[in-house]
Amino acid sequence: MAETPRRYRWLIHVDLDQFQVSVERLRSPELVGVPVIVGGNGDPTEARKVVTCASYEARDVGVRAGMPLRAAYRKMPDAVYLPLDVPAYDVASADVMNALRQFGHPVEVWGWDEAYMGVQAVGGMRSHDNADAQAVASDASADSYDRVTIGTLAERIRAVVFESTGLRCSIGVSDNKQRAKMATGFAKKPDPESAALAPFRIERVFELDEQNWLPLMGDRPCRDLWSVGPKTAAKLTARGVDTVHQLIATPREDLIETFGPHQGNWLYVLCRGGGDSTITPEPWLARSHSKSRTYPVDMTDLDEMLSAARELTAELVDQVLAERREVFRVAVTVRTTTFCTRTKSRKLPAPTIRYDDIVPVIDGLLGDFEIDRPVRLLGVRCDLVTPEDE
DNA sequence: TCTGGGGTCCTAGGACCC
DNA sequence: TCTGGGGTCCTAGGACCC
Repeated sequence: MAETPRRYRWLIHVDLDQFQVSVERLRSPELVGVPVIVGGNGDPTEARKVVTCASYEARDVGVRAGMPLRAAYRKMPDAVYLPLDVPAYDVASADVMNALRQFGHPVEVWGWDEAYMGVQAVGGMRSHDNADAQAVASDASADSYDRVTIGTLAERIRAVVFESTGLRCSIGVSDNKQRAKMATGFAKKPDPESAALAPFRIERVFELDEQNWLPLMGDRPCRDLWSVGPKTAAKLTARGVDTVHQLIATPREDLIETFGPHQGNWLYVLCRGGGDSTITPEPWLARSHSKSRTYPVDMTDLDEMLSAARELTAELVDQVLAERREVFRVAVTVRTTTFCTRTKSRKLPAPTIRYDDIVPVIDGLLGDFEIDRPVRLLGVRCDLVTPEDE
């Protein structure tokens, strides 16, 4: 039933600029040009809430996504603070994705504000595979693009997205998703060095390829590679590997020894500019859903925690029910004031979507914790049956 | 100013079975 | 009865991303 993902010569990464802020400005044009910070309930004095999106004016003074709202407020007391409006972002995001799909190339959605477009399918074309051949024939990506025309396409994508939604985006182009995503970074922050090595000069569009990869990335820290996080970067640094150049100079066997076969090989490919070139256009089927909450006041009473967990469970069951999915495993997460975070999970005797089947298991899991400190966060997760599981 | 919420994927170890 | 090895299921936890 699920199509096999297809590989593409060109991967175009579309990344909306300051997404939530831009959506707010569409309906409140007076916010254009003034610093805007979206997060929590829009009350910047509220504890335990963080910035979801800061406008560029706010970023200029150091406000970042993920920063506590109160910290942002100290830096920028006169910014406009707005609450999250999830339904509005859902609608705006869907509009953007529809605009992208009008180009006739397959689109893979990555969250609210990002998507990849695959252009010019390569390989995997087997003449005896009728369905495959048809997919290509009806796909505009059967066209051939070069470095110049792909830039023009990217420019048109930006224009069409803006005309149909009023939202600005930046675009990275490469031959795989990871490198295209990194190219978007250069599109958003042009500098003389990258401009000199740009294959074309188009506003907020950049291409990374085998020509400019090393000159632009070689001296950068490994952390700048997509999927290299703080832990992996620290592990590399501990072994004397700080830059992409140094990572390239590290033998594959050494990487496998340190990081295991999977991540070791992945790092070997990634630092050379390699990555994943496939696009899966079908809508994503979630493997799990979860609800978690950090409470304004810590909890110490088990009964209080039980009723809080049941509340989360009820919300979650509603969501899973609305999507007509089934749950095969549930999990409970507890985070204490010391930020110690633990999860316990249990497979259900049989897949279900009944609240009454799930709640006793949630209660049991929560009861299994040895809670010795006040609890700041509770979370409930449902793992969902997917068609592959039958 | 103490550190949100929603996800995915991988690995490791124990239990159990053949 | 003892021993070894392989496969699979289950849970815990780590790491990363937006």
